[in-house]
Amino acid sequence: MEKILIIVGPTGVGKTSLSIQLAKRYKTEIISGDSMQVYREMNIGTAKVTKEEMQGIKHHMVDCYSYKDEFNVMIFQKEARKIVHELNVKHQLPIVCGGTGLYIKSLYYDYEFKEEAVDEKFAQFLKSRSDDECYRMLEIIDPKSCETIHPNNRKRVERALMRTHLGHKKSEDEEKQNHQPIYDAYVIGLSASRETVYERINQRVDLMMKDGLKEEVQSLIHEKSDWELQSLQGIGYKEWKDYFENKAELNTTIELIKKNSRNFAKRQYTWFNNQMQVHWYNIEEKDYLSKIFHDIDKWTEK
RNA sequence: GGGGGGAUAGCGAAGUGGCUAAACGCGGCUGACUGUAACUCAGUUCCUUAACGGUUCGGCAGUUCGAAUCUGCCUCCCCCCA
Repeated sequence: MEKILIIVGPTGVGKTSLSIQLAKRYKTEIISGDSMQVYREMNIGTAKVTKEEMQGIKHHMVDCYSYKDEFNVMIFQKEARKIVHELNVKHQLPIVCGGTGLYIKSLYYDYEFKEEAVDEKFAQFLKSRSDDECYRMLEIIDPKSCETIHPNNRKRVERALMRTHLGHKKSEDEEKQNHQPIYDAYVIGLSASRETVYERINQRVDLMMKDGLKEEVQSLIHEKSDWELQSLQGIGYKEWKDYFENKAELNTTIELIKKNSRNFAKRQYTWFNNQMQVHWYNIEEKDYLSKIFHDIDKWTEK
């Protein structure tokens, strides 16, 4: 099995800085596992690594798409796996670093996505139906998938319906998979007390404001419909809509960004704690770095 | 000094005799997650329990079979007039 080193954790605990230290130490490259840093035009709000921070370390899956482009897990999985393979061929340890749980799991586990064409007509049809109607359809078409999808979760219900419509039923696809990692991976989770994480998040948002977050968001919006872009649904961006439409105060907007970031950090913990096997290291402990180095060395030797 | 209004769970706010441990919102906590995932969705939130139970609606004393809801006094806050 090919090796990969994975770094996960909630926003703002210092994944980026650790990844660069490790990349230097192991003379290798970094693959970002982040759904927002792929967008070229979005820097401040995504807390993207700067050129200086990179210290010459090559970063993949960063700045590779325009914020107007479509991007999704399947694209991520395909491109990231290709890079993982290339690095392994060169005997370099790929370092995947990021906070997008699904992306990282889909890379690491045997998730299989199928090429599919969009069916606008069917999508429109689904939109015209009520939540109830959609769920009842799913109960008939793919009852098994209902076990993991709540009736109120309209987006997931629609997607499951679309999958059967396109000929690959969600439940059947997943039954064919082993739900096992396909790499020999060591997963590092960076953690800190809730209090510390929240404090760091709050400070980071203040810093983003100083760095010109408001101006960055403004530069992305050219017409009203731009607010609908997937990239603009990121935290630090979507919250500005009301502000620019004179429906919210600046301070309220900033507080909302902080709150959404905190809530997101919690969701990340939930994902990494329950979806993946993670070795956690608390950044509040003095020797956490040497512990990490030690554990990785032990793992690479075997 | 005179007149009026108000005090409800972490916060905001309903409730004005029994169906109320108390609607709803916010915040918090926990969780789900296979193509929008920084998305979307769910549960929980006085204390305690496996269940039961216990203590509440500013404080004290009453009325009543029964009070967050009625009465009296007290404390604090807000508004208006002087």
